[in-house]
Amino acid sequence: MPEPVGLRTAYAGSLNESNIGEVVKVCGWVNRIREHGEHLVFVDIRDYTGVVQCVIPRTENLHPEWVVQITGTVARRPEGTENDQLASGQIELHDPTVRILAQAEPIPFSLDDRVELDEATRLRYRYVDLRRSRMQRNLRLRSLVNAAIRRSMEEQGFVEIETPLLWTPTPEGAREFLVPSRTQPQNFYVLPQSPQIAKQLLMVAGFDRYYQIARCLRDEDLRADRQFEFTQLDLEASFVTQDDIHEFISHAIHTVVAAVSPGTTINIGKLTWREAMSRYGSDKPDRRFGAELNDVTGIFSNTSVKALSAKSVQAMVSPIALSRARLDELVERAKTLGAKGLLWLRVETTDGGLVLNSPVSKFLTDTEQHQLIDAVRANVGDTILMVADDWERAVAVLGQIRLGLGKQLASDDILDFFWVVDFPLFEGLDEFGTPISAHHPFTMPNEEDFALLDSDPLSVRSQSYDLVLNGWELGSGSIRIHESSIQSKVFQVLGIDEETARSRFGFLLDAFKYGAPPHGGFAFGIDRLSALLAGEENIRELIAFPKTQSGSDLMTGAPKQVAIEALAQLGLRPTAHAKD
RNA sequence: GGACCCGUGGUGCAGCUCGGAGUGCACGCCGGCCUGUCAAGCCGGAGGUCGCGGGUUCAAAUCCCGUCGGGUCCGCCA
Repeated sequence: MPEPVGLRTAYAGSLNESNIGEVVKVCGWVNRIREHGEHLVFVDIRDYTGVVQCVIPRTENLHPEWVVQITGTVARRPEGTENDQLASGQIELHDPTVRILAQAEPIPFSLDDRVELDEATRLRYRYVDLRRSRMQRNLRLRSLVNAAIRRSMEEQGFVEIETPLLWTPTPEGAREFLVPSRTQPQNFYVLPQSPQIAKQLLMVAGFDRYYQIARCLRDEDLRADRQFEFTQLDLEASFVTQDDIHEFISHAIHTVVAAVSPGTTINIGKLTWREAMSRYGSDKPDRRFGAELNDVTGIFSNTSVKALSAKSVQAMVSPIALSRARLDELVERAKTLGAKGLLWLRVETTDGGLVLNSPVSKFLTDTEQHQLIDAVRANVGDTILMVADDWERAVAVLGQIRLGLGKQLASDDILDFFWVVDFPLFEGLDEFGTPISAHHPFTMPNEEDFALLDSDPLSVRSQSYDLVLNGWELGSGSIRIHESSIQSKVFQVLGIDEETARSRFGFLLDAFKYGAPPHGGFAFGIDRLSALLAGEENIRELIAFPKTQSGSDLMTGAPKQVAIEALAQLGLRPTAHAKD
């Protein structure tokens, strides 16, 4: 804690037996008042470091949350009245002089962390909510994360460079926030969804190792782990391989973890995308619990069960016991996720060994049943869940089911970081049969797969990679294309003709003509990383002034209508669409 | 665009199935008592358009429809 200056000579939480006898000035908020009559009143003064108890021998006119300066003598508490729960619990302030710095109305809710509050109320009075120790802890932890990241980047020779918030529209990817130009009516800037292109230009400029703790803005629907604006560690480096990028990030992650949870050891593993999908049905699997998927397609290649006649059959053992009602819910959930259904089979025992009890079991041969039990290593009492579809859908749906069932088993004490590598370059076809970029169109294909760009583009792997922590995608990156011949080829596969490419990314393509080094980079979300390190399930708990799911700021009332004149100045006018 | 959950004094909840006077619990607030508490204790008091609108009914917090706000998720997030 910093050296006390100004109106204070000590912080409340810093005082202990070593200060006995000193006259100190503490400043803060009245946390709690315990009145025992005219001659004995306890007042707890709170600052961000903690609380200290003051003994006030006469009734001062004080109320909770008033802001005060207390001048008093640090004294040992009478024997038997110490409070071991408090850092300052062995001492108290005597003979205080109370100076009221600000009065306060009763606050709208308790600051006690034990009370779960409605989030809308918290957000409306966010400045009060932020006084709670949970929020103080979270935002201060986030500050430590930022500091550790900067330290790591500087140690590794990265240079911090700011890039514009007023950027140019790039029609691919996330929806962008538009900013109308006053000086050039009818024209727009956008707020960047990431500094992607800017940082590549910095590589052309020879900065070699760039980083930025960058705000990114995306006008997409909000979730527990998504806000309109979020913060990333954004970095890019030249003359490096994928492994080098992983090392840079690994250094940063280790520095952060050492800063916020000293003593915790972490190991950043690696999975291929195909392995992640086939074992967990997700490209950001939560590996803190088992229940892996099993490919049982072969067992049912000659099945008479129509629901199992599919390109792929995936099976898993439920990690928890399931009631019949719960199974019915799961079947519905599988359907909403796009599967035709979900088969469940209970493993039971008879004289002859293990049997399956299920609506479909009588249509399964003994061989199929036993092979299935063996394949998923099921025991008596287990429930086997199966989805049959094409491979992508089967693993994805069962992966979602797996996550829903296993999440409650995942321990908060584990930090399971790992890389997912070898993503496909394209993630499918659009309605015209043209491949869609999985990452962005500047992602370098895996050199071994160049030949497949024409013949089988969907199986081309890319040099892109994600970093995953406890089932959350922390971030992603790639080695970029820096040769125009490869870039042209990828644009061609993506169906982006030369004219379109020029109009969208002309300045980048131009820049690359003037000597572009091989380069690649990464970005990870600091909101998400901090949330997971804080044990929070929601990034709003790590953001001082977040928006609601519908994009409102309940404290300020934003977004708001503006005067017609303000619109006119921007060359805009309201349409019938606008609300009153 | 869609699914589900929530909305009751300042706060957190119960009441809602099975309609019968806004009834209850805890915290906070105001007043009184109280010389060792620390979520102090005891006594008393104030405080409510049951989110809003409509419908059913003799009667609606409760049942029905709509709507608004908050949350979780699907779509979306190169």
